Amino acid sequence: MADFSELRQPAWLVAPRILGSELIREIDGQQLIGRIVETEAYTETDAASHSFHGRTPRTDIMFGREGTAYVYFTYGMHYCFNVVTGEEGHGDAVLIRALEPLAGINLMHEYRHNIVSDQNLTNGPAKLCQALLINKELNGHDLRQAPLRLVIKPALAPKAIVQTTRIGITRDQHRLWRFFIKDSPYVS
DNA sequence: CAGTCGATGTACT
DNA sequence: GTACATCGACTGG
Repeated sequence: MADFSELRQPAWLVAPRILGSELIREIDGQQLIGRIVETEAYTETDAASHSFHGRTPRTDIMFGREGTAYVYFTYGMHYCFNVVTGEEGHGDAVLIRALEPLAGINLMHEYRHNIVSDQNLTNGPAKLCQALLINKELNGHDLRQAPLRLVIKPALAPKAIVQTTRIGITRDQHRLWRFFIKDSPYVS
């Protein structure tokens, strides 16, 4: 059983912690693997977070058990994937914004309709969902199990991590809750 | 290059 | 109605 105890803390601590960890998607016996290179933290006291307005049918998953997937649909056509963190009852999640493709790259290209280069395959929250076939069916999925697993790797050195403001939000812009691996060519 | 903008489901005012 | 944790096509320089 995977040890997800480190996810049982606030999103802003987990977000930098899971940089370098791997996401494994299994489809028809094939594995698509990506290394997490960019994340953002969201929590319930944060006006930019879906959980800010409390527990609703949509955000219920965010308040649930750590290590489950929160997948939401946005802009009429895109999905975004988050890892739920924190104690149960806390609306915390980490948005996965970019991956470095490690395995199953040919399939990722296929799911992305062969329109982009390796660099643009998974460097954005909606792009990586397309590449790994992540959609609302995986909302609430336990990331300890197939067909979508999170494999937590040792923490990276702080000096390898860059911290900035989050992308695409208009509220609570002062928080420095976007984290990415310095020098990675695969960040968004 | 950079800047603008259409697509289009869902939650919320 | 309006905004939205986005992307990619299109424009002009």
